[in-house]
Amino acid sequence: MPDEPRLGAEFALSIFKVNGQMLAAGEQLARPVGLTVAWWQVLGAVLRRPLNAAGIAREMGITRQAVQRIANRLIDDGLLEASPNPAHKRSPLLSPTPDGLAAVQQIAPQQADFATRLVDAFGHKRFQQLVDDLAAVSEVLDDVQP
Amino acid sequence: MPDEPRLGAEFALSIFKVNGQMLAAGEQLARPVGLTVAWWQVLGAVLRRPLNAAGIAREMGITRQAVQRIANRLIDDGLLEASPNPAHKRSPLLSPTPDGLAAVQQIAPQQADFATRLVDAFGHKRFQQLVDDLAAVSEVLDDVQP
DNA sequence: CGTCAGTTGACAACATGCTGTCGTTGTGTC
DNA sequence: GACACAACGACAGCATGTTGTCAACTGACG
Repeated sequence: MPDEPRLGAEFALSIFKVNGQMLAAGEQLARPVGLTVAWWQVLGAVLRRPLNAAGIAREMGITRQAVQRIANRLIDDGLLEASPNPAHKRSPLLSPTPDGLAAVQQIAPQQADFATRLVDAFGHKRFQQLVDDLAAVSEVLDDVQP
Repeated sequence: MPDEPRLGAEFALSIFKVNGQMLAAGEQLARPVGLTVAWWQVLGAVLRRPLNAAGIAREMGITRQAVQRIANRLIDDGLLEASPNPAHKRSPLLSPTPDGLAAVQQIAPQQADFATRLVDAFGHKRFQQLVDDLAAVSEVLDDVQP
């Protein structure tokens, strides 16, 4: 018996559930340093090199407007810094301030601890396989969209 | 080398991405019949038997207020029907109207088609394994929360 | 029968995402 | 160099989720 529809629905519900659990875990990690998950992600995107808002959005896979609002908020709160962008007069390059950097770095040990406990509890090899399969299904989804 | 933190972050990003893709796919399926993904999920929760708003929320794993607002909207739109709840004077039992039922049933063929294409493209056995692993990681997450 | 804790829906405030529209700024082409 | 088009940020409106507070209802316990 095929039963692909049931399997597909089960997959969707599993993804929604795990997504919620990972978001909740992220909140727990980010809250102590005064960040939300979204703020953390935006700050994390500019750790290696400055980006403008649209660039952060591309990296995060969400719209630039969503990033824009968070970035403006982070600048107001002194966690993100805007420096002139030689390539675009109205689109400043964003980078963390010392405060922003400190916040992200404060999370790292807890994140590492959580990840280690999760991966070890699940089994390192099996977890790696799961991550690979998720990446693969994501690619398939790009082609199979209804 | 362990590198669990990197693997954990990769997992989180994969989950977020696939979650977004599945939501987008759901939108595509639900839009033609005038539903959103959230409406579809609420209607789907009361297909088998009537529930009050708090019961739907428990089943969906979100807060009852979120369900409440959607349910009120669905009642206004004539897709959901409130019948007196013998067990609670102010908490009516909700069930789909004929219109609501029709909308959900109209989605089913497209959903089945999409699921079949997704599962077949990924490999039935491998997909089943992925769904099982997601359920397992979800259980692990319940214990490992930071 | 009265009290009290838990459940439920209503309402409000907020965070995060989306879309659409606008004016400004870069860029490639003729 | 001029012009059409793409990219970018600002702004507005909407959907969905959260939390917190409140009043009404239920049920159990004394």
